[in-house]
Amino acid sequence: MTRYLRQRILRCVSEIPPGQVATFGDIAKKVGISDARIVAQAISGNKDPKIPCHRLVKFNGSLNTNYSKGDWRDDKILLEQEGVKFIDDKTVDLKNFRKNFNSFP
DNA sequence: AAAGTGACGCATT
DNA sequence: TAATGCGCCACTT
Repeated sequence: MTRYLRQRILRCVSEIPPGQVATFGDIAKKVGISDARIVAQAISGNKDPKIPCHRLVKFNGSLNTNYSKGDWRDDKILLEQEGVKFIDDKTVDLKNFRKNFNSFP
């Protein structure tokens, strides 16, 4: 299950449509786990460019220091290009751009 | 097998 | 409003 779990997480992340964001916790719940850190670990060190890790933000919408790219600025630029609005320099407008994750299947 | 670790979440101080 | 502390679960060594 372990590797599948990671694959599942990565898949969920890749399913986040452009212009929307999701929190680690959302993804976690979506795949049926209760710990956001698992999600963080799953995407950490991932070298698949198809995974839009920049659409993952913290629970409050703040960007994190992106360990893959450098820092949150890169993510901010990407997100802004996709249409996501920021309410703060490093905080996305979760209220309006958070993806609706229905309960996991 | 056990201990250490983390790109978090959340309540409380 | 910002900062601190604890919990949580699977992964890595």
